[in-house]
Amino acid sequence: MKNFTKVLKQHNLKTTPQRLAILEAVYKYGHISIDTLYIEIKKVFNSISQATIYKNINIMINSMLLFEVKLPNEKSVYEIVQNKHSHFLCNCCGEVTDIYIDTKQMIDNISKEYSFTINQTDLVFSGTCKKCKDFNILKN
Amino acid sequence: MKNFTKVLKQHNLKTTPQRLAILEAVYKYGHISIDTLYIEIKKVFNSISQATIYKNINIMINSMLLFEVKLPNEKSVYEIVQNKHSHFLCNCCGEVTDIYIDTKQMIDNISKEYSFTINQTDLVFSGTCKKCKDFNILKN
DNA sequence: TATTAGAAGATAAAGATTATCCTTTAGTAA
DNA sequence: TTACTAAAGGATAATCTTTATCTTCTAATA
Repeated sequence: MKNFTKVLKQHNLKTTPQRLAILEAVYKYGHISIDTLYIEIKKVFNSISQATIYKNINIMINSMLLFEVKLPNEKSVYEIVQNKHSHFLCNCCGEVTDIYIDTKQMIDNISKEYSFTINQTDLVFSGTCKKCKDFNILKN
Repeated sequence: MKNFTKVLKQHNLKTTPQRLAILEAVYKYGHISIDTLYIEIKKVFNSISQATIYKNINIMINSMLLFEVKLPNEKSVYEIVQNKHSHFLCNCCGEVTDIYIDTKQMIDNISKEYSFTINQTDLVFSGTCKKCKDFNILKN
C-alpha cells in the first residue's frame, strides 16, 4: 500500500479521509470508472457525495496525480499517474491491462515526417485477453 | 464529393436529406464534434432536431460508417470510416490530423508477449502542429 | 487551541444523451 | 403513379452525467 498522504502533500492537496479512500480504491483496482469508484467508496464512506468524487477526480487530474484513460465503446477509467505506458482493453471481460512498449521510434518518425512536436501518446489496443480466449475454447 | 447515397444504401440505411447533410459535413470537416455538426447542419436544415443528430451518429457508428475518435481533454470527434490510421491532436489550434503509420510490428510483439488477440488500435498523439509552432516563433 | 482556507455534503442547476410519441417520408410493389 | 408500410424526423420529456452553489465541517498552521 502506497503512502497516499505523502503523495497528496507532494501535490499540494489537503489530505482528507475521502481522498485517501479514493486513491486507495484507484490503486486497488488499477483502473476504475467513476461509477465503480462511487460504489466502492460508499462502502467505506456511506455519506460521501457523488460531487465529492467528481470534484476530487478533476482536482487530481489537474494536479497530474490521476490520469483518465479513454476507452473505445466504454466509459473512461482512471489510474494513478506513473511511468508512461499504453493499455489493452479486453472486449470480453472488460479488463484493462497496462502495456509497456517503446514508442520512441514511432514518435520520432512522425515528428519528423509531419513536423509536429509530440508530447503525449494515448494508445489503446482492444481485443480478447488470454483468459477469455482460453475460456472460449473450453466453452466450444 | 463522395456519393453518400450509395454509401448509405451499402450500409442498409435509408437515404434521407438529413443523413446526406450529416455525412457531407463530416466529410468536409474530416473530424467533427457533435456540437459543431449540429450547428453546421442547422445552416442547411434549420428545423433539424438535436435528437436526429444523435440518433444518426449512433446508427452510423453501429453500421461502421462513422467512427468516434476519443481525444484527451477534448470532446469526441467523428469521422467517416476509411483505412485504418492514427490521429494527431494539436493542443494549440485543436485540429485533428490523420496519421498513417505501420502498427503491425507493434501489434505482433504485444500479441505474442501478452497472449492477447488484438483487433483494434486507437492511437492519438498530442502536441503542437507545424503551423502553431511557426506562429509561436513569430509572436516571440 | 483558535483561526481559516479549503473540503465535504446536500442539492440545485446545467449539460449531454436517450426515449417517447406523433407526423412525415423513403422505398417498394402493385 | 399511387398506395402502403417501415422507418426516420421533429418536438419534447425523461434520464443520465457533470458542475455549481451554499452551508457546515475539518485539516493544516500558527
